[in-house]
Amino acid sequence: MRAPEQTFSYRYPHPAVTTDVVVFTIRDGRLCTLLVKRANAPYQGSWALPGGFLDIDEDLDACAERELAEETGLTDVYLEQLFTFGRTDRDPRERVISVTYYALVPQHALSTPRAASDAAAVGWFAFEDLPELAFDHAEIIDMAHRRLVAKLDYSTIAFQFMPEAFTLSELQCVYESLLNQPLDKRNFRKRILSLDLIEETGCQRRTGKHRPAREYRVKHPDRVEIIK
Amino acid sequence: MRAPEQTFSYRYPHPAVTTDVVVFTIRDGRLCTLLVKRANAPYQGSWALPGGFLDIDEDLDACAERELAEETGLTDVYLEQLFTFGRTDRDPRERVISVTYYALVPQHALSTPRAASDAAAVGWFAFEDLPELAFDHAEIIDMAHRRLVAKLDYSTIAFQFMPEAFTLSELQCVYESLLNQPLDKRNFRKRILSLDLIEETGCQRRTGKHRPAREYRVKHPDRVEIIK
DNA sequence: CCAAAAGTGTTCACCGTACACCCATGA
DNA sequence: TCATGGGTGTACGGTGAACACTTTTGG
Repeated sequence: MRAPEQTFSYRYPHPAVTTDVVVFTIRDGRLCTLLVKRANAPYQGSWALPGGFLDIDEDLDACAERELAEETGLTDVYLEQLFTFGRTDRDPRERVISVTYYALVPQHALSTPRAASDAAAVGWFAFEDLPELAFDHAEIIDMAHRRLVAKLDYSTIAFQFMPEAFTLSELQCVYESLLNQPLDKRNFRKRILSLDLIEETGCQRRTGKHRPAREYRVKHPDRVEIIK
Repeated sequence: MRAPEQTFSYRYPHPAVTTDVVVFTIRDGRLCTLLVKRANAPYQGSWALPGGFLDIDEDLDACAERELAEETGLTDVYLEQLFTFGRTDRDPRERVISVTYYALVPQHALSTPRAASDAAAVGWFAFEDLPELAFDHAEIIDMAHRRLVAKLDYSTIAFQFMPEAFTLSELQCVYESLLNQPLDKRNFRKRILSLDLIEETGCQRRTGKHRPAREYRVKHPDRVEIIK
């Protein structure tokens, strides 16, 4: 622990730097975002993105991962830098530059995230029904959403939402949630299979009183992001 | 001016924040980047991206614009945030987070950029033949280039390289420089005109001993970036 | 045998690509 | 008249979109 009276001096004023993370998942066919309830001022009691101040000897990505783990318990997520927000008045305490990230986690990766450290509570919120948010976090989520939808077109980012084994119907449901429109089943399957990225596991999924679905897995989990 | 002995103290260490800008243009059918020769340590005498420290009450975009104007004389350029680089060892002086931008300027916008402030010299360098660069600036330029080429596919960003009036051959030359491959003239013209973004000025361009070319202009300069 | 979701092919329109010749000008 | 870059149309193949019925299971 650092002695509370210690200070750090500079010849020129330095802004504070934080990372904030927009975590997306799909729950029950709805795009959801992970928010934490702020335990401290400012915006005490408001919902906000998980995130916090950069340690002076810590890489930006590491900071995002650490804050996410500390505040929500999430680890090993797909993480990508989004944008850096720096409006001079975005934090009432001091000048704060926020390097933002978005993360994608598989369905049901963490049904009940745990609150910790600066967070009084943690919860998933449907993207279509977000509460009032602290700081400029609504703007950040909006940009993350637009980036996510844009990347659906020219990347295979949607696979990041899938657990290890999944059915084509589940994958289609993810696409439909993100695009907010129904897709044709035959065309969807043809397109996905033509990517040659997934293979049958050989298992079947029995859910309900109907025909079981084939299970698929990603062929090369390390190379999922490559395909344009 | 700030009194030289004044200091600014914080309870936690704060990183410094800079902006750096990758300026692209097309000169003689070659993609070029604007670099400044560093007048001060570290990397004194090395070529580097124009950029510098963020003022504490200055927006990030404004900082990029200011540094660009101060060090190179360039103003009113197309500017877009690229990525934020923050490796802990990227600057030997102190921890520095660099919010990077890329800028596109029309051909011949500034034949002879002027050096000023921290820059001992300024010059255009062919992208294919860059000198050794300070800090992690080679990595930044590389990312800017990849972003630029990627955006050619799904945006009309290339128009940012054009002066107010231009010919289709000039525009094609820009695309060919960026893609580093020749394009079919008829297909190119068909594609560009079908965007319905440009119109004939009515003037002609006479260069050399051959048929004059029609001049075009962008119909709605404010809306160029919209088309997907 | 009924309800519910899984699974499967073909047709058509459009778009990107390939490709070769005439035109206008200055020297 | 010749050299130089400007300007033009068509044919083909591949890809994305529309579209309906059969299969398998549990109850």
